[in-house]
Amino acid sequence: MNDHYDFIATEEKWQQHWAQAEEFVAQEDSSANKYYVLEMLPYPSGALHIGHVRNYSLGDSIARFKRMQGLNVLHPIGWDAFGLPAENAAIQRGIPPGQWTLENIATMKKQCQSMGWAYDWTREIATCSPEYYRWNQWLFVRMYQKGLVYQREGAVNWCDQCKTVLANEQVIDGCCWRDGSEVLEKELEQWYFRITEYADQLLEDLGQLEDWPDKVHRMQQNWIGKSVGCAVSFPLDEGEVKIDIFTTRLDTIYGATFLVLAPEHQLVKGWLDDSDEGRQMARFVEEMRRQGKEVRTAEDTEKQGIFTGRYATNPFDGRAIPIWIANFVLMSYGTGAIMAVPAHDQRDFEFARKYELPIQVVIQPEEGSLPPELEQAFTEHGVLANSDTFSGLSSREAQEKMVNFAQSQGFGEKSVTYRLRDWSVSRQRYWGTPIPMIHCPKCGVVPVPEKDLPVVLPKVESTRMGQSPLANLPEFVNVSCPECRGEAQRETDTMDTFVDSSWYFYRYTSAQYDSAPIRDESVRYWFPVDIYIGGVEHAILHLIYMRFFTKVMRDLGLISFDEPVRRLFTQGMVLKDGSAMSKSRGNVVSPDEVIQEYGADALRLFVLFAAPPDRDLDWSERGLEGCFRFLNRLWRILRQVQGENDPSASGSRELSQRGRALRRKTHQTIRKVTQDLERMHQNTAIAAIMELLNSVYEYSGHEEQHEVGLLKEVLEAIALLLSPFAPHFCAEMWEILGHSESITFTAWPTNDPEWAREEGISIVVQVNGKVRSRFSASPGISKEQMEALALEDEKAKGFIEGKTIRQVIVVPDKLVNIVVGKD
RNA sequence: GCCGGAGUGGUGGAAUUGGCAGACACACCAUCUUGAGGGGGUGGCGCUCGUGAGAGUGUGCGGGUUCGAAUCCCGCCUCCGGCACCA
Repeated sequence: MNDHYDFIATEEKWQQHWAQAEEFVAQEDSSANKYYVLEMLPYPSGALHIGHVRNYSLGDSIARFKRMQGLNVLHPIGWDAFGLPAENAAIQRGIPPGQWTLENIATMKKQCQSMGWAYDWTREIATCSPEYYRWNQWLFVRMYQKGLVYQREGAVNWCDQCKTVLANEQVIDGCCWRDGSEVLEKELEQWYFRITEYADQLLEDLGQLEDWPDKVHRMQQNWIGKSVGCAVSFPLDEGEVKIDIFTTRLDTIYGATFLVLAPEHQLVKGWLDDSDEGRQMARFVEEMRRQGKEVRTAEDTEKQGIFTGRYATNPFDGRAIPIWIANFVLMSYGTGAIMAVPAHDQRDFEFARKYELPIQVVIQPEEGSLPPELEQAFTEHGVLANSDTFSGLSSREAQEKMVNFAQSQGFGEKSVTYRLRDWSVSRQRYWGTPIPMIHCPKCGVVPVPEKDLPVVLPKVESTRMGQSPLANLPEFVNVSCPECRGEAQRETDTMDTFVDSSWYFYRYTSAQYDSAPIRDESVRYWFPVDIYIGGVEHAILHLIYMRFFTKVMRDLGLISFDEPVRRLFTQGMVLKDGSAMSKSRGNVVSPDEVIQEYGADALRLFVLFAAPPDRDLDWSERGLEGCFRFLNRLWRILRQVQGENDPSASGSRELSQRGRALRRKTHQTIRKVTQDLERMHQNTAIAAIMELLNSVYEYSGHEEQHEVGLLKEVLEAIALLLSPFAPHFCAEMWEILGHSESITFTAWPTNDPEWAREEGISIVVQVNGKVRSRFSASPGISKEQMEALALEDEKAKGFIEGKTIRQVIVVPDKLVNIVVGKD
């Protein structure tokens, strides 16, 4: 008899078995209910880290669980294979990015297999393959034709480390999301996706996402940043020109004592002439530009401005007010121009004080009135004053009436502004999807015809930093215009890799389909994704892009629903010694080494057991050992039971007292593990199985004559319940217990409510809310009986004696609380 | 500034609905097994007082609601996250 569990041989054995039997290959089957488990696809950086292990072990536990429950499970994986690290590695090591990427994929695929994750490898995708990115290009062209893609010159986020442009979502606290270096502002011509067109839908449809964490809802709401107000035009004194502003406080417009433009405002450019004022303004604008976005937008940055020498008219009262330029007005929000109401806006107030501009109170609080000399702006709603016919109205009423008035007079209307900006998608880098556009001197921008897709990324000798290598390949760049056949040039920018990951989960449903990005029936069958698991760091990157793409694909007629993911689960990070694992900190744990020493099952158990999945997890070698010991403990009892013969092997015999208790515990555990898996509490599910094993040991330690039939029954339940977490071990265990069919498709155990119910329950006796005693009773005991038994209880009596019983609270099957007076 | 989350033993964490606080595990202690190491078995383990039975106390702090609060309400403290000169 083999006393030691040989995890190395066992894990290899079952991994081979699973691969050969193709147990995880999913087939569409209209007679079966489907379940689509998705995890965020990894970037092939070189090796799996423990964060991946946690993410994919979580998903795997659900995939295996659902499969055993009889659902037709789709559990795919792929590689987010384009991106900058491949280029950097290529430069450092002198190997092509493609080679580096494919080698990494091979390594990491092996690691995935050695973890025993139940993936359908027939659907594997790599976004860097032409068969995949061809459809990026196809979608890009379709979006262009629908007016959802456009090219514009303007201020962009530039990362000088990465030598490329970044989308707003990729700038975190003014720094690059990838390398943390400071992001600069540059003027460049760029391709954009019109995500702002979908701002309202992206906000509205959050309502459909009931099973997404509130946190992600709020993050997306904040990011979209909808704000409702009005647009008002202020005519300039000179000429026909008007300045459009956006305000959420139209009720304060009689207090507007000046206008402020952003230094980058279009009008300002025309004013920077050779006059003294013009030159002064030019100097100021230049200075503000040099200040940089980070400094400019910091709240404590000193407000700086300059008078333009020009005036505009407040359309409500006809008064002329001066126009200023100042650093605190941003071109990237609203119209890049504001009406300044110093009495009722703190920023305007500070600015007015500094430059001695008038402060005009037009809102008084509901009760009392503001002092004549304000110390700070009064920013609350209130009652209007000094506002012509609107005086005396509440802010709310006034806003309604004033916008109607503005509308009737034609100088204003209701308006909505979003913080969300269009998604900048072109990148000045090599290792990405070529943008399928051609620049023709005659025809302008012409998309590559569908029949010519994919535009294959050509091989290059080197991808030296600071250059767009595609621009140096004449054979790539020079093409004939698809429309006029004249000489033309290809676009040399590539797409943001977030485009690749915005729709990959659709591709899994028909990964080899080659006449469209997706096959209709397959998407119909598998969608929506039932659960999507990944890190919360993607809450406003990938998770907003993916929702946007779904809506675009719907509007292109490819799919017919609004949201792709029913339930989102965001798992916590894996920390070591209190901080995130990173190469620079040198606290990285390698899954390979752990697998070598403890096996994949112990590792899987540990990452699922040590913390609730949605919280951060602290890596602990000791904790890992504990999980390893648990498996060995289970192995020993399994071997022991195998070696025993039941002297009275027959199911008809009555179980002993302890035997009944063990079977009861088993049914309770089945119930608990099932519930805990549904609610993503893998940690307590595993704890419950550990408890059950403890009960088995307790039973076998006490009972001289083991009911071997019962023990086998319990061990079978453990094998099934534990198999989503430790699949190799359980597959082996299942075989040892005499089953020839695979545990993968064995039905998930169900609990018998009769058995799951407690036989004798313990009733707590409280006196004044404090636990004083307990007695046992059978479930369903009447309230009267409970009360009587509690009052008879010897220990309780000691606390009641000599006191008046005021009240007795009885909670059926649980407790009796006797409330007594002081004496 | 706005919005949100968290705070429970020496440690990670349990406690689906207001009803036995500390499940499960780690660490530690005792003890058995072993030549030793390792491994394993059994028992103990919030804090204070007590030889003991037991008593008191206890879920960041201060109040409140309730027969009963880790859980609900109000006010604070600390840490973490999102947005932020956003008009």
